[in-house]
Amino acid sequence: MTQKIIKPLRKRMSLTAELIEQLRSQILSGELAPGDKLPTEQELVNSADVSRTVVREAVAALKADGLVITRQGVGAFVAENAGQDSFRIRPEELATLEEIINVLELRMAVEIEMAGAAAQRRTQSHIDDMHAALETFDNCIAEGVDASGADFQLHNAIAAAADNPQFVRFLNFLGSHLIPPHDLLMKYDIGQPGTSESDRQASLLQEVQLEHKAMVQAIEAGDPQAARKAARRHLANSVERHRKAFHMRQQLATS
Amino acid sequence: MTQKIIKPLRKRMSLTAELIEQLRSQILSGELAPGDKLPTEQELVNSADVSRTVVREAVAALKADGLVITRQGVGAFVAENAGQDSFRIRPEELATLEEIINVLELRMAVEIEMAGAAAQRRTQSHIDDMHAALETFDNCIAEGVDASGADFQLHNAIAAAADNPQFVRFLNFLGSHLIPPHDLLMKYDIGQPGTSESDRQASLLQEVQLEHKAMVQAIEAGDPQAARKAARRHLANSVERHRKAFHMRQQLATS
DNA sequence: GAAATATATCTTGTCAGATATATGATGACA
DNA sequence: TGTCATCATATATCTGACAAGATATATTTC
Repeated sequence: MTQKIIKPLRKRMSLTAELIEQLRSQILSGELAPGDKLPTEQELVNSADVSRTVVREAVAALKADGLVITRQGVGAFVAENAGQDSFRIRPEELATLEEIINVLELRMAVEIEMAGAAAQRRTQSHIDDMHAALETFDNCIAEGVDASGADFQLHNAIAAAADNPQFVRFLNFLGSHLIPPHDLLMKYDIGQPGTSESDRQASLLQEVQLEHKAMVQAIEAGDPQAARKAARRHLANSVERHRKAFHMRQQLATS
Repeated sequence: MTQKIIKPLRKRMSLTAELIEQLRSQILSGELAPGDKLPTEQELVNSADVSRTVVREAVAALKADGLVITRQGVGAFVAENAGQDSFRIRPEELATLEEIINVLELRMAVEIEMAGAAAQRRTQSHIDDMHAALETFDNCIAEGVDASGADFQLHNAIAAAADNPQFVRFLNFLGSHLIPPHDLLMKYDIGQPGTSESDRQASLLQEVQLEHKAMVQAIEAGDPQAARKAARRHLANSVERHRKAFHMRQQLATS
């Protein structure tokens, strides 16, 4: 079962990608400050020992990223607000647990405030949706099937009640970069009914569901402060689950 | 004073930029769905009537944007999570007050949580920085000069204490898209000493400073809950100032 | 006939050389 | 001194070619 782990095998990036990476890091590190002139295409061709095509594609990519601007006949320059044009998280920036938790804190901040806003703006229709999601979650626990769908459903109902599309957009963005801890925890536990592992998992879900109900109750009552408090507790536990999942994954990778 | 406004004057974009624009809109509109294969370079060359250089640079830009991926010998494809790779706010999305407030709420969420984190993680050095910023702010009020620099200084000290670079990155990103209300309010009021306007402005700054001191006090005391509460009050007022500034700008624009 | 192998062909990746165009500096000239 | 033509330089674009990966097709081999 100790399957041979293939070595890192950093598959050779394309020349263009390599050049992009070099230039980007020089810009982000401040080695090339905003306003500085990049080497001319010819100089880059010589120093990187690649063709002009590669250089031009790399510069075009950085230009699309908003990191540099070019002026015909003059040269290429580091943009004044380099990198502030868009907020992005690169997968390679999520290598350590600390980095992941930093992003989770960001998500937590927004989710908490979203719960508060939902408490102030929810309509009856939103509340109905939340209750439906809670019920689905309950059923999933009882039947021992994956409940992440119901979790998502509840999340969406709250997001809709908050009535701020920027919240939704940002959380969707973050969500696409974070591995939901459910995926890791549930995959290995569900499907073994009767085992103590499965029982433990069920009770954990029960706990999660209690957190959910506290949130919905506060939102329904129109109490933003209580909603934020409930959301904070729920999310703090979620971070904890992420932490465990990360360690689990590390163990699997090194065993 | 009604300076002649120059007409749009659509400066001719580069061929590459035009091609990027076309492809991007086709992707974002869903005309080219995730997983779809883009036309081959040769087809693009023919249909757009440009050289392969232009096509390759355009594709390289989209690749950098995370909208497409290419596989040598196979083709270029629309990325699965096209557009979810980065979070960006286009200036044209901040036209109405409602849209601005949505973004401000996002910022508020992060700033509040950042204040809470700062209360948990601050060191003496951070506290010293905050006090220095407060003092500078006091001096600015006394001398009647622009205090936005001191405001920024305090903000940075808190951000540093929170010890989460993602907070800083995200707030910097948002900050570059939002016009600080100080700029609008102070510009027109400062510099007219003795007037009632100036007096009112000074008392407003005094109020702001009181909010600042409450935040720093809570952070210094290591009380996250109090820090968040103080930050919330401060930021809620800040949103209010934004609201006023927006109306002021609208008035100026239509007068 | 089926499987393994070789080939053809299509696509992207890279290279080299050339022309076109925008910009800034230089120097002639009034 | 100020204006303008000229020139050098750098990016923008075009063209043609070859390399390398991927896939379909033909060929060989058993």
